Amino acid sequence: MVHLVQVRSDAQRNRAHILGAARELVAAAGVDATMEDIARRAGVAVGTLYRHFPAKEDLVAAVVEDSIMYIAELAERSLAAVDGGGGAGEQLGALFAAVVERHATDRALKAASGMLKIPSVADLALAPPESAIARAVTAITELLERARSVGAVRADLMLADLVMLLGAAPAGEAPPEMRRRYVEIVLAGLSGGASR
Amino acid sequence: MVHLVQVRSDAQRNRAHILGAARELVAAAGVDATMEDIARRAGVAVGTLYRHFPAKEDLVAAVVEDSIMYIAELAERSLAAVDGGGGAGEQLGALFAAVVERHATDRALKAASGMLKIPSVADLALAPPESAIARAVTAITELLERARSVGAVRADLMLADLVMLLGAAPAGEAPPEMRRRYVEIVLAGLSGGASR
DNA sequence: CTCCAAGGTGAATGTATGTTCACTATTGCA
DNA sequence: TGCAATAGTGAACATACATTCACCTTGGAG
Repeated sequence: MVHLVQVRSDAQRNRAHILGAARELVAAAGVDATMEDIARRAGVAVGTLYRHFPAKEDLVAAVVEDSIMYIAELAERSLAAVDGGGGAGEQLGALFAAVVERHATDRALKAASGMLKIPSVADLALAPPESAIARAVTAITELLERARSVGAVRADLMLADLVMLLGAAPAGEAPPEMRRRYVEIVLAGLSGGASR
Repeated sequence: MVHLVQVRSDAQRNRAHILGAARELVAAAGVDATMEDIARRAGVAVGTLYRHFPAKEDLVAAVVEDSIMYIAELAERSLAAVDGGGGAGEQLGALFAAVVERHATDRALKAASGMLKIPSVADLALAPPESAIARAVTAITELLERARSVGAVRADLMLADLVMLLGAAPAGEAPPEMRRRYVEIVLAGLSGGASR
């Protein structure tokens, strides 16, 4: 019989602090946030970061997962709004705008879009259905399908297109006006006439 | 009377080699290209890079200048084509596509768009009229003006929009198909209906 | 052909940052 | 309260770069 003292309370607390600090700093500086800075802000020593995350990459991944989860929730809410009577086109547009706006304060999204490039809808079967990526992809795919079927967006619009366009959005340092223009122009390009 | 031995032939040759190597490596790796790699590829020692360029930043700037010059020439050619009877809208679209395509093999353009952000048309008076930036901005502004006056693009389209959209284009590692889609969608967004 | 200033060299330096680990501190069950 | 097992600590290590500089090389004027 093995007794597991398991998960000490201070360890849990520190883990939370680390994730909180990492979220802030990665949002602000992207992948360039340093482990020392994160540790300092979390009020722990660097070694502690490594007790919780084997490598920086893993810590960043956790933060990115969070950011994607935020997107997933937005997307699911948009989808619900469509069921509630909102136009699929409007909801997709609003979602797009919201995600681009997030780029202003969350540079983790740039890193995220780099990782999002990988999972085609096919690969999704491999990811746990509760993962942020799976949820986001599922919701956005559904929303896109609805918008397409109503003719609100070009008939050939694909998920990959949206991911690319979201990843390309002006980030951080860019003036808000620039993001506004980006959204305006790209949304115009997504709507209506399909072919060329 | 001062005699200037000035510009030894080997110095000129090496400078050229350095710029050539820097172009290749910066195109491939962007700002992350290392001075050592550039020196090796140029067949000289690191110290020599610093004899020709005070700091890495200056070397990169020289390379970026080249890349922008390429854009300037494309733009001037497009402008000439309009004078020759080509539609301003078509030419602007073709230019846009060509620049995005360049992003595939020239990561210096990403760095360039970061610098391009600065010069508003007003600041241009400060830059030498023969500089790559000045030429590019002049030609593109003119081309944009023509396209606007013909109604080929939305009436509120500005130079800053184009710079932003070019800078946002999928670069390097992205599959060609992705660049194609980007161009297609964005161009659709740039044309026609102005307001919202 | 000589000579020296312009040019080249590359080991060494400085800095920034990820990662490790021998040691100390804390938690929580018995 | 005593005692492991679990956590935390932070100096030390490893690596990757940009940049410097004391010392050679060499082009080309005289």
